[in-house]
Amino acid sequence: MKRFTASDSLDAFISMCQSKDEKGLKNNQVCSREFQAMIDSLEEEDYREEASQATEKKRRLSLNQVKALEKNFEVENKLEPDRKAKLSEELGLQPRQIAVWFQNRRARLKTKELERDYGLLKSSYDALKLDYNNLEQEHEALKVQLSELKSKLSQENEESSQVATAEVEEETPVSEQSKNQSGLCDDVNAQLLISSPASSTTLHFTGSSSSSLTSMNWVQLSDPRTTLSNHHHHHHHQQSHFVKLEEQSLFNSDSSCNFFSVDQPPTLQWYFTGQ
DNA sequence: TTGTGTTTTATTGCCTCC
DNA sequence: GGAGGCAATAAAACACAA
Repeated sequence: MKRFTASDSLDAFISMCQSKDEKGLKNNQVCSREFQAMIDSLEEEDYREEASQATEKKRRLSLNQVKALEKNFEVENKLEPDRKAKLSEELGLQPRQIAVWFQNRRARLKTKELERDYGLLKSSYDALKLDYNNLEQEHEALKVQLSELKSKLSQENEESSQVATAEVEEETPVSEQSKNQSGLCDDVNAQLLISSPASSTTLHFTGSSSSSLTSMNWVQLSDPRTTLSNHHHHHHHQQSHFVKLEEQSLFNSDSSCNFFSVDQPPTLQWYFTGQ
């Protein structure tokens, strides 16, 4: 640990001799005379107390001294002993003062850099937050749009089922056309590909409304990227996700037939299950 | 002039390196 | 163990509004 000795106090005293207007070695000589006079007077008890009070005073460095120190700091912000001694001599300051000045200057630089980094991080954070808020708004708008479409679809379904019921009541027994249509639906073993523009996920549908099948059908959800990469490594393993769909809700004769009907738009009931 | 906030100089205590 | 660096802090010097 560094302790300050009597010589350090003298150093401090010497540096005190410099006022703001004093400069360089010339001033140092003036100080030396003053210092000698003060030393002489220190022998007197009255001055001793005054001197001890005086040593507590701080003096700011002159503008020229600060300029020279700044210039040196720009070159290298660490101080080797040689440079310290040289600066001390040139500026008429104690080596300890030079060291302290560099130390404090490094601390100021660090604070400044921290403030700058904080500013950069903050602006980056603000930009990111703005981006997030915009996305959130977009998300909300899409949700509203989706619920509107859902309600529109369910309304249309309701209307079409009412029409179908009316037709059935009108034409009993079942007409040839409807028989054929029903048969077609029974035989369907179609594969449907529905691609979402937003995501590259493809939905493969392999369905059958045949009564010989079990009560479940499967909807295969696969991501082409996943599939592609898996083809390389695990050719035999299907990495797609299978979603079980209850036949009752999806592939009763009405809805599955509507799905493939040219006249009517698909109900997409399966799409909204679980929402 | 004075109260108050900021800047600068200096000290202290701890840590690391040689 | 001494030298030097750093963080935290004290205290003087300075700036400035009221």
